[in-house]
Amino acid sequence: MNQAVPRPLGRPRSDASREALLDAAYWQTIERGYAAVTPDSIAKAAGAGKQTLYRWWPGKAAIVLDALAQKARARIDRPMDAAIRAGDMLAFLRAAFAALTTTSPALRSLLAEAQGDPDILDGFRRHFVEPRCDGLRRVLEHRIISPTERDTLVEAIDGAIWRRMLLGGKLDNDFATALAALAPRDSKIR
Amino acid sequence: MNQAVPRPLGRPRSDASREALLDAAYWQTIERGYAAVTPDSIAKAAGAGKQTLYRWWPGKAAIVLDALAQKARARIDRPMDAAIRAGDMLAFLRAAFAALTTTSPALRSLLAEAQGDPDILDGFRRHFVEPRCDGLRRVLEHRIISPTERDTLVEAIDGAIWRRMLLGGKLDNDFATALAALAPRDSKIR
DNA sequence: TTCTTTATGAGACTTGCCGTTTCGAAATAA
DNA sequence: TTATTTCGAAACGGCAAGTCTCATAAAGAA
Repeated sequence: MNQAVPRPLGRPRSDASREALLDAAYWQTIERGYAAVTPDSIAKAAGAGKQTLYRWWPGKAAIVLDALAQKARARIDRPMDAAIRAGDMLAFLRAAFAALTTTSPALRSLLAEAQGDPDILDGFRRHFVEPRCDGLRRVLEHRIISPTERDTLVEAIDGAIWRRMLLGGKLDNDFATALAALAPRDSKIR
Repeated sequence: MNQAVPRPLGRPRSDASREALLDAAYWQTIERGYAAVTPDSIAKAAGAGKQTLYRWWPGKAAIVLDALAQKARARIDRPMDAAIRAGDMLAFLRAAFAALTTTSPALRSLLAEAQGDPDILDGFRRHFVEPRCDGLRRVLEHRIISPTERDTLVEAIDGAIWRRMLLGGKLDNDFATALAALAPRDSKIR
């Protein structure tokens, strides 16, 4: 086992460039918005060549998706974990909204872009949709509710959040409270 | 009163061309998808000049929005009205899903486009979001539920629908049933 | 009729971005 | 050293959005 992978011939690919590109993609997207970011501007800011960008990613949407996903993963989100363990829907939603304040505009544009590209849409679901849905499901874990009902409720709450992001509306405490009220009370109370 | 509006000088603008452009925009969007439609292709198909298109609408997104909205309004949707009067959520959702089967892909792309243009987003809300939400609200009118709770429920159900359209998932009878189950039962039953 | 005004259809033109290709230099293994 | 591959930089090609030009058509005014 553990067969040594023969290092391919020639100059090795630069991981430093890859990370510089990711970083530039992230900050430009956050600060100037997805539309204003171009592969050219990313490469320029990263001190890299455009060809290097296209060697690592198939296109602009892919690198921005990767950049946002990486930063989203780096975010610890302790409050969210705590809320999940406590089964506290309101706390979970508040933490989720807080995490969205910086990235929400970028996510909007990215989802828009994903509408025309199944691969991007897939990555988008994995990184920005499924995690929160998992969290919602786990928050609802100990409530009196059938699995299918719970899935529907998750889709409805998550859908309401995306709806406000895309169509307008604040992700504030009032909204969190209203959504939390959709879930059935805890088993002990009922 | 009824002061005669003085007709402006020169050749009058052609309403026939305007409608031909709207029609071409609609059919091309439905048949080939938003991305494949260009102002050029619309004008060509309408037998009109591109200049005429830009005289009536500020851009591609605007004319496609107008075209879809016009056809959506033309659709009578009797089943939806009947469901509203009966307060039958399941029937309403089924009718809504049926109405979406042809336009849903176009709406996806258009919403994507609207993310970068407040005017388009506004029109989108008025024509494609508010109507269904009004319907949902009226379906829930006679149920035991506070106005704010009802608004939240409407947002959740509508959000779940948009979520499936944008992120994937079928708008089928099972989904309609699941969503209908989110609403509280009729007052008589409770 | 004749003149003036404005819109029309057709198409050339400009701009801007995405992605590809080309180039010499650099980095690595043979 | 030599062969191979990536590197950064930049030129290039393609495509679509939106603007501009031009001869012509349709209306009112003279």
